Amino acid sequence: MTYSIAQAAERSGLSIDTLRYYERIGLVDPPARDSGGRRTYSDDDLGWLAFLTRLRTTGMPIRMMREYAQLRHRGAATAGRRKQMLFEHRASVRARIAELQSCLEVLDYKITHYEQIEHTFIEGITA
Amino acid sequence: MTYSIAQAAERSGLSIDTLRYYERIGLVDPPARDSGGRRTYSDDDLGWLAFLTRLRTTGMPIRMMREYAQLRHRGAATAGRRKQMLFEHRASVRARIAELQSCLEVLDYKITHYEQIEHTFIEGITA
DNA sequence: GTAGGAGCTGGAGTGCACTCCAGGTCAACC
DNA sequence: GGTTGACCTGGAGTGCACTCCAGCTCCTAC
Repeated sequence: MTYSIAQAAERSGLSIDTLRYYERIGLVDPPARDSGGRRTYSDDDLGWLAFLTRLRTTGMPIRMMREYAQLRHRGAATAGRRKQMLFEHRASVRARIAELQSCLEVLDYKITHYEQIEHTFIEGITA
Repeated sequence: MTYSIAQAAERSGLSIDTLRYYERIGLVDPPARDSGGRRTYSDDDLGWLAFLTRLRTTGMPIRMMREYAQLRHRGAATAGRRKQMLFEHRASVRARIAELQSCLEVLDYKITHYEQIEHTFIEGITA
């Protein structure tokens, strides 16, 4: 099964421009081309794009994704290095989640605080 | 208690340049000045900065923080609007956490996958 | 055979959030 | 009274990750 760039964009959630941009900067291998010179993405290509978007969602910078892509390109010998990268990245994602959760507590507190103000305000009116 | 810009930077975790930048764009009110024209931050100023950095950490864009700052400036009458903003923002932070957690699962899976490759590799060598 | 639509290229432009700089002031210490 | 160091201003520059554009080529459908 192959996909046009528009289909690849739709399935990956990236824009057509972003797909070409990722190719330019070496994040994805140049896909095959049809007889007219148009890109045809394979299922493998889409799988890689799906993984990339996960890394992106978790805040991995492009230069690190590129490093990962280059290691991947060099084959099984680099599996250890890649695993190490994911391992470290996972730790940073966990830290990020913890950070967000701690901020959530502050938000909860603030929102509660506003509710108290509202109650006071209403009491002030009805009193 | 008042603080120089360097002290405010240290306590807020923002850079001196960022403090001045935030002031320029209306995120923070211009602090008091000493006799020499230097900024002197109050505890209240630092409290607001601490809250701002929470909002920033949770990914609130500056234009939204500015909107919040402007509402805050207009006093108690805008408390409802502000609470609503925080409420919506909290929802987006929760969604973001959920998104990260779902990506974590993918990372876990990938890392496990690499561990399997390593085991296979070792077996391949020792076999 | 031509009009329309998808895709192509190289390169320029955008938005965000800072970050840096030159050239100056001011207070304090030696 | 001169040097040092912190701070001041307005404005320019940076890095990231796209996003847009002009001008072109193909294929398809009428």
